[in-house]
Amino acid sequence: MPELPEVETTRRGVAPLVEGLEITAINVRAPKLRWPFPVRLDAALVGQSFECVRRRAKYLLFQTARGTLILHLGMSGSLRVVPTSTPLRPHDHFDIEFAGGTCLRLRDPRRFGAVLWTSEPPNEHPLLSALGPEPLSHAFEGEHLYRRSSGRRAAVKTFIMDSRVVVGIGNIYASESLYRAGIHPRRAAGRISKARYHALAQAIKNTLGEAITAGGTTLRDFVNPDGDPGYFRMQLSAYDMAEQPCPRCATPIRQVIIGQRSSFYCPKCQR
DNA sequence: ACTGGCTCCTGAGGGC
DNA sequence: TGCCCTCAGGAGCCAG
Repeated sequence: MPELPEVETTRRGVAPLVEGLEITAINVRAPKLRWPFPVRLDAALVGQSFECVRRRAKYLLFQTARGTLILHLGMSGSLRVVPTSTPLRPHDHFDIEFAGGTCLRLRDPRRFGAVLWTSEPPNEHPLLSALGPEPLSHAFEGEHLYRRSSGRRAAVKTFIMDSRVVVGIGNIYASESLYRAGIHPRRAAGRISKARYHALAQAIKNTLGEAITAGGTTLRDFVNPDGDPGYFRMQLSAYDMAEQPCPRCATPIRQVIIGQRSSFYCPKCQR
């Protein structure tokens, strides 16, 4: 399940292997992922090359001179750069072939991912235009969370997973960050002090930052034709630890559903 | 302006 | 062993 650190790791792994190469062909093997593939994608891309690969939230942005390919990994998507002759595996839905004999191959068993095209600046795309700040940027700190939370009665966990508030915090890192900050995931967002939001923002930055660092070791897998990107599993304290002892106080971690999502917290450490 | 619920899809895991 | 059922999850979308 690609969270922001996995998407960033993917970007870092893929970018140096595709930037500057001439695109020679596009292969689409599924009618749609989350949405239909763009029509005439080959006309837009063939003969072009990717000038750079950037990331906004969990969207990967492959920029050409004509426009930008927007790619989302959904929850089961993964990208590899392999020789074009590499046999297809199930759910290999999409290839971009390059001169030189390699291709960028998207696999996505659950097809929650997306491939889109825009000739406008990508930040003006409807899916990107209303997004909140990047969690690892200076624009994101406790003050921002505190301001945005004013009057909101939704659970703080739901609040920090809202991409209009801050992007890239999925279910795992939401639980984990709230655990680190000692905040109960069900607490109403509007009833948390500024000081505690500062702690939460720092916890989010630390958690995501550490995960990206941990992911660095998987970068080489992007050139291994047989390997999977193998999404790294950093040390988690709360997520998926139901009934396990809290690392801080040994109270059993509790699992509850918040906003249709499994959530994990320590009933003693988190208030 | 918010909030909560629904939806897409398939693999994994539990129960029998 | 094998089948069936349930659940998980990112995030857009819609209704209240």
